[in-house]
Amino acid sequence: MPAPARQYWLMKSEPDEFSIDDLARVGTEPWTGVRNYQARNFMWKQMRVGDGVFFYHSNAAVPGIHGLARVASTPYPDPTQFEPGSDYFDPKSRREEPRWWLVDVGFERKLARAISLDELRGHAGALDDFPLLRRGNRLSVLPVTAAQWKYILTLEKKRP
DNA sequence: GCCAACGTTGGC
DNA sequence: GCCAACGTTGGC
Repeated sequence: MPAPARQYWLMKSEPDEFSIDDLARVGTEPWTGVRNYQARNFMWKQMRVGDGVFFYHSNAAVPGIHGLARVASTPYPDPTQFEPGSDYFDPKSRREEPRWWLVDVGFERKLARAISLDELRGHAGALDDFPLLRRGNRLSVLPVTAAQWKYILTLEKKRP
């Protein structure tokens, strides 16, 4: 059986909470706290070890893609859902049937320069259907096509 | 199953 | 801090 094609994702994080520099420091981080079913399903049902990840800063001075990461584990239950003191505690989740799943995310590199949301919007033609650019999109985990991945990486080497 | 109220996200 | 978008909750 041929190896499945590499997949690509965009994952948002608030840099005040956890930035690309934090990921660079720790190397690998469990992606705790996702409490949206669609985002969970991407991690639980579709991600594979080695998939590429755009690390996106939201609620930031410069919202945009700041680095590259990769999916570094198979899915497993988010431990914070069972911790009563945690912001992410979910009293309705049971250990026999966890509701929230996550993957580990591993640092790859920072981009030579951040590619801002504003700049991405300037390429709306080439980035047709890029979910990040869709109005009102609040998903914190988004699929990226191979073509979009490649295109966005070429922007890194250009002038903004 | 409908839908109003409510909470959260995230750009600005 | 504001507010549009939109997911979730819960009464009926």
